[in-house]
Amino acid sequence: MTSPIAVLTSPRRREILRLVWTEERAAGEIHRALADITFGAVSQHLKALDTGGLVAMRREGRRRLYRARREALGPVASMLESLWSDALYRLTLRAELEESRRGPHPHRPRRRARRTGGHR
Amino acid sequence: MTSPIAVLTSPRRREILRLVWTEERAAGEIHRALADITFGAVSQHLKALDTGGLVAMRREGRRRLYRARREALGPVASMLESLWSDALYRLTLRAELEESRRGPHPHRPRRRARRTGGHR
DNA sequence: CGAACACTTTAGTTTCAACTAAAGTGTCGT
DNA sequence: ACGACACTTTAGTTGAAACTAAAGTGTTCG
Repeated sequence: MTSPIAVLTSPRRREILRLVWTEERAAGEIHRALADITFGAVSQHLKALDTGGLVAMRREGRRRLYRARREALGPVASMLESLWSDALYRLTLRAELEESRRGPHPHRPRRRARRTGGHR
Repeated sequence: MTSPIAVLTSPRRREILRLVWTEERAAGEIHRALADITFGAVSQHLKALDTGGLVAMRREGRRRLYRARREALGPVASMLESLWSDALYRLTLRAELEESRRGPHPHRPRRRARRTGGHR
């Protein structure tokens, strides 16, 4: 996944992008805002967004602050803004997220077996 | 997959939408234009686009003619147009499609075992 | 130093979208 | 009525993305 549009394929990543659209936020803040996902998963999404050039990162002490690189998004930026400012779209986004939360979209296991193998 | 943006998630569907953007085309024409995909798969994509309200369909004899419902796309339409008119994006799209063609993205089996079960 | 914190990376699991092959549906021409 | 055509639907497979848990990295501060 390397092109901007491919990165925006995921509703979760669009939600994260939205969180850092106007304000810079730390990874932990983003995690708290999403609530039903592990820190690791958030970090992975942030990495994807960063690699795709959609966000910029800045270290500040032990925190890492992210912000959307709106300049770099061109027409995609205005599309996202239009969508976010549209009440209908807010419903849509909500629906998408509920799908990925409740209805097991990507991975939502009840229980997990203890890891078998060693690690790295 | 029910919202416009979710439907456009797939590069293949964006390619199809592009084919019917200015001209109405029959499912078969679209299939011929894509070449490395089965008719069934094309039909499935067309259904998704139709369900999402991105294309309109019209029967004409035994053919089914599809066209993009540009009016209904709002800001998404202008994004797509900008992207398609951008040479850089054309490379991007090509790359995405090659990924999904060669590098086995979604399903590209060398051989297939004969179906086991009955049908419907 | 070392513990707490903030975050990333790794290894492994699960689900689902995109696909194929084949059967099904409807229309036209003879 | 029937065969050819144009397309859709169904049933099943698979690769990869999204996830989790746990280990790893780096920074601050007592």
